[in-house]
Amino acid sequence: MDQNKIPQATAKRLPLYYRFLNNLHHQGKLRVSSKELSEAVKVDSATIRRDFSYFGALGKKGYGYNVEYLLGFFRKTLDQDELTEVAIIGTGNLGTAFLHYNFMKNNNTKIMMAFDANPEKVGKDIGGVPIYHIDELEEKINGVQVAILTVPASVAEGITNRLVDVGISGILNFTPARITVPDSVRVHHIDLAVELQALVYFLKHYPLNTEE
Amino acid sequence: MDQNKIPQATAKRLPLYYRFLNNLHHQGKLRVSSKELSEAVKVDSATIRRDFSYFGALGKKGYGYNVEYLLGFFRKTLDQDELTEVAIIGTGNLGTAFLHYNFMKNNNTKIMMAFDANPEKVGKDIGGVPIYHIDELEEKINGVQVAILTVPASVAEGITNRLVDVGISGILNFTPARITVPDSVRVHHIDLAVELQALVYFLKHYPLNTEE
DNA sequence: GATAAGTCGTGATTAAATTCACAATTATAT
DNA sequence: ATATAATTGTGAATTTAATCACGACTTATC
Repeated sequence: MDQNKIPQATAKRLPLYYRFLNNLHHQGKLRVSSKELSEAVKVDSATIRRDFSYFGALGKKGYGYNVEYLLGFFRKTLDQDELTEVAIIGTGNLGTAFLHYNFMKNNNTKIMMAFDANPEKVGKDIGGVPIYHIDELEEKINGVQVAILTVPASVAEGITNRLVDVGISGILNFTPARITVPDSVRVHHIDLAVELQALVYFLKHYPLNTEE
Repeated sequence: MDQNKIPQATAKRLPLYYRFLNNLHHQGKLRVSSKELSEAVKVDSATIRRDFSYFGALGKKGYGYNVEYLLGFFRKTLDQDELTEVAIIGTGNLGTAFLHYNFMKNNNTKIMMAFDANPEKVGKDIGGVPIYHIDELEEKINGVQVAILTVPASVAEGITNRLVDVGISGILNFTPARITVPDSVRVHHIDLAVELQALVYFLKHYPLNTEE
């Protein structure tokens, strides 16, 4: 709650580290070096050491990092034990993909409910998550802190306003609309079309080594 | 093909600018200032001016930017007229979401085909895109430059190797696996679980203004 | 033990991106 | 015409992130 000194770039990599440490732990590995981890997560080893160092001296010189210790440390740091409740708004293919994704494996987040405007979907549940009608948003969403917005762009702004009014803390916005929220709400945009176009642009303008 | 001087951060924002300029054009707007655009795309206005300036002096002082001119310029710059062929690997919910997304509206990319291991899906088509069996990958994928990888993590590495062998240029990887490719292939990772966890981490550790 | 090999943590450096701030120019109003 | 307001383009400053490079320490080997 106080670690405001951790760079944002580092914070974004933490969940990635956490997942790979989990993998290593399941594989029975006891120790890992920044070099090994670097190859697995595709992040420079000096960057990994720097990232870890913001949390203190977690490793041992000449040895590396103890997987179990590091994992336990990150579990605490990423608040793995404190649950964040999530709602999916819009159960099209993208929303449904989230519902099937088993987030609880590595995460401190739980998808509690989903909303949709289609009466045929309402009342059913997907992967154990109940689907309510979007009209019931205000009534049902109590306690949810994060919304994953997977609705058509045309209704994104209206639903965002309702989420804000109901006191949501964060929104993961998958719609192409750039939604407007008060400063008290954090929004991360993931724009699939932009990601694809950006990749294409890089391919055309930033040639890579062609010898293998 | 030669504009290697454009910062990567700028390149990533270009598709976003392009889409919003398109919106403005459809709304009949003739001019736009960096300030207006800033509010729409949520990027600082000085950053927008700086981004545009890499392409020369596109605006007029005291006036702003001519929407039609700017749009035409970006169309050329983003190679809107030169088509990049795309394949979807894995037609689960996420892959299907892409198939339904009408990329052709703003884009220079076309989804030509999809692959899946499930015989029930093979032979059908979704949104006009044919679905082939994954065993036919090598035979069918000719001419495709970009693959969108939406398969289970367990098969990600194997399929990646086949894509590399077949000469793919870019991969948009939605699996949690950090795939390994030769330097000649560009990979962008979009890791949905990491995005969600990072948002949660920011909410807990980087408090926002709570007064509205 | 003594020596060699491995690895961290970090000061210093470099690179990349953002933001400030203002002269120059254009548009608009009177 | 003239004055006022708007807005760009960019040099300079700042901020943020990545990388280099090495001393200090640990482990493994003989």
